[in-house]
Amino acid sequence: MAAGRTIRSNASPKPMPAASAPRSATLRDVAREAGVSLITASRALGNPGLVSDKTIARVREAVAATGYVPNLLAGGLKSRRSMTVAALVPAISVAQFLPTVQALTETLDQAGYQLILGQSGYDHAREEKLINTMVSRRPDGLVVTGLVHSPAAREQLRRLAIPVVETWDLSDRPLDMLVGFSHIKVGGAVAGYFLGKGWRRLGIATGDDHRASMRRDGFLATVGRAVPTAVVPAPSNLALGRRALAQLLDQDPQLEAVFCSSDQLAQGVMVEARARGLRIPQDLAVCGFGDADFAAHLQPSLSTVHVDGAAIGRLAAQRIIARCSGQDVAQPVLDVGFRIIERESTGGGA
Amino acid sequence: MAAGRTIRSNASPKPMPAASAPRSATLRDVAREAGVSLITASRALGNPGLVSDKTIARVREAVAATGYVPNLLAGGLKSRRSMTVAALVPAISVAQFLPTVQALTETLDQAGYQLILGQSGYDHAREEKLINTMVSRRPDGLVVTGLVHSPAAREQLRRLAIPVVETWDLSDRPLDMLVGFSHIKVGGAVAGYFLGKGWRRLGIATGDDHRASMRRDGFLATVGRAVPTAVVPAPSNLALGRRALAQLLDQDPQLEAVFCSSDQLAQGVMVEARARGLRIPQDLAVCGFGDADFAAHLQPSLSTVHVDGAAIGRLAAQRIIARCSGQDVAQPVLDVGFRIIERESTGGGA
DNA sequence: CCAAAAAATGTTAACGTTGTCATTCGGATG
DNA sequence: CATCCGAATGACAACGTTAACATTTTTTGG
Repeated sequence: MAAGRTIRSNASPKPMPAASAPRSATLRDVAREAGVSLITASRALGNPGLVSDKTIARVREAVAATGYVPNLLAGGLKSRRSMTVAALVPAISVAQFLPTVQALTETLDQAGYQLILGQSGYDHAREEKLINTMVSRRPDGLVVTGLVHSPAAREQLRRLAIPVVETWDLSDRPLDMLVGFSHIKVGGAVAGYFLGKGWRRLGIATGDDHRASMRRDGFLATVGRAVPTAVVPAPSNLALGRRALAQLLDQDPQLEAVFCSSDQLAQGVMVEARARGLRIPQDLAVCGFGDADFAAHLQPSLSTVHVDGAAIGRLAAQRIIARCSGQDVAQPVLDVGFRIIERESTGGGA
Repeated sequence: MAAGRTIRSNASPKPMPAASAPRSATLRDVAREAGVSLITASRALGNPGLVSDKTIARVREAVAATGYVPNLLAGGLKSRRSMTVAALVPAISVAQFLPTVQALTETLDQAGYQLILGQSGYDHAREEKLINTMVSRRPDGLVVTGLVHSPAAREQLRRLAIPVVETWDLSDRPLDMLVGFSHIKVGGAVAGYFLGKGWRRLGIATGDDHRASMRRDGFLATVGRAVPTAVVPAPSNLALGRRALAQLLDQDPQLEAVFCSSDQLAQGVMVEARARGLRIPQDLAVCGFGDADFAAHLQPSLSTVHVDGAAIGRLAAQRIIARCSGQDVAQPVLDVGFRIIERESTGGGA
């Protein structure tokens, strides 16, 4: 019969690539080339222990001859293992999380997993939607920055029963596994450090994200009273730091010490201080958060709170990998802690 | 009706996920729940134009009731569109490429694509292997940082016939599409700028990667003779910049101006210069590359070469998306150019 | 040298979705 | 009222791979 095929007229000068596309080689082609069955070819590549060396060699040759590239979509569909791990970060451009992402990528890569990165922004609604998008690619595990707050997302993840690691925060009731530290304790420790130095006129410059707010809360709890505060929209940066100090000095011109929610913010505070003729640390002490690589090299060098972001990534990846291999994770919740690095900006040595 | 809902007993404190795992809902479950055929459910979600509004509503309800999450592995396998784009960057932690990655992610996300990021390092062999790994996930497009040099990889990508965009470089013979600029011209422009300022005792601090070397070559070609050079391993950073200036001053203590292959390196050079009592720009002028966000805020502010990394990412993504939608790309090769930003470190105004 | 065990290979049936073609249905047309 | 048409829906067969079970071949031990 005359097929009702819609024939798209080929008037355009550029011939459509689809027409000539010689369907790329499949495992069936490899098997035929090697003179073995489909499944033997599959095993030769994915489970060589079950196949004789001679056959493996023949299959390898056939792979080279045909230019075969495995199709992980098909493999993942059948085996229910996509060899993929999803990670959610607020934003890729936030330098603070880069070591974590880097370590995640590397550790997972060594185990044959591919990291799939998603930007959740600092918005919970978006996070929920993003988790859905990610899950539809059937990752074997999920790493989130911060805690999963949305009850719907928590429930969905629990039902899916894939390993989840929450990071960069601490909780009594983690969703599954957790690698992080207490932001409240960070705030408290810095406040204690400032007070120990004899400073009483304190200030805070902070991004408006959840974790920075926790650090502020911890700070205030230890100080025991309200202090001048400048809140800037996350993600914070140098320019916002300059403006933040201006705001703080409006509130207290005699300010002695400022705790900033990022090193970028702290650098901005220092730049603004210098522009106003304030000496650091004599007139104003500054402490950042994150220990960015430039912090030690600023002049004066910047005191800050060091968190081992790479360790967080590495440990999170290891936990996912362990779970995927069917192992039990001995310590599902891990506090990696933090430490205050005293440098010149708070009167420390060089 | 008595729905066959699996009710998970909550008796055991730690319910083992594997045993009880009630296979997550598939489209078949949704179809049954909605009282329509499998394929109608599929269309209701993926091609609503073909389905009546009433049916769409019923399917939507069924999705909510069953907690259905589509399986993009299965969908991608059959439809040959994974809704995925792979991007290769030397390293995620290189700040220079962050705006590009950010823009790629966002532009692709808006079109429903997910970016899959791979770290190629600065090693060609690794790049070739990585391309293979990436391709096995059947991305609908590929964005690479720099040019694809390996002939094997070029051949493979050509055979696969997926849209490829090479970025951050320029070539007469691109693999497919390209969005970038000429590093040789950058080097030449900075050299011309230095010479125009009357400086004759020039130096170069550069990472040992391919693109930085091109900038050096362009610089030398314009200068017309060899100049003191410090080569540091990529990726460069502040600490390496300090060491680089030390090396350069060993070669020429009278050095007047230095071109650095990154702003991080330039910051290191400035820090080291100050530590040695050299004034910038009176004793030593410094120009970086990349226009990192801190460059304008350093004191003195850092002159640098600005490249619109976000535009590169956005344009690359648009090209991939266009090709995936079957459109022709009018301008497959695009030079986004660059510009020198004169600031205080080369004697410019604030 | 034979039975039993182990190693190697093969057959079949999914995995969950979408492309292709076929069918049904309601309404507009003459 | 028969006819045709488009809109809506459905049946079936793939996509490329691996799990589960089956069979053949080789090795081992008595």
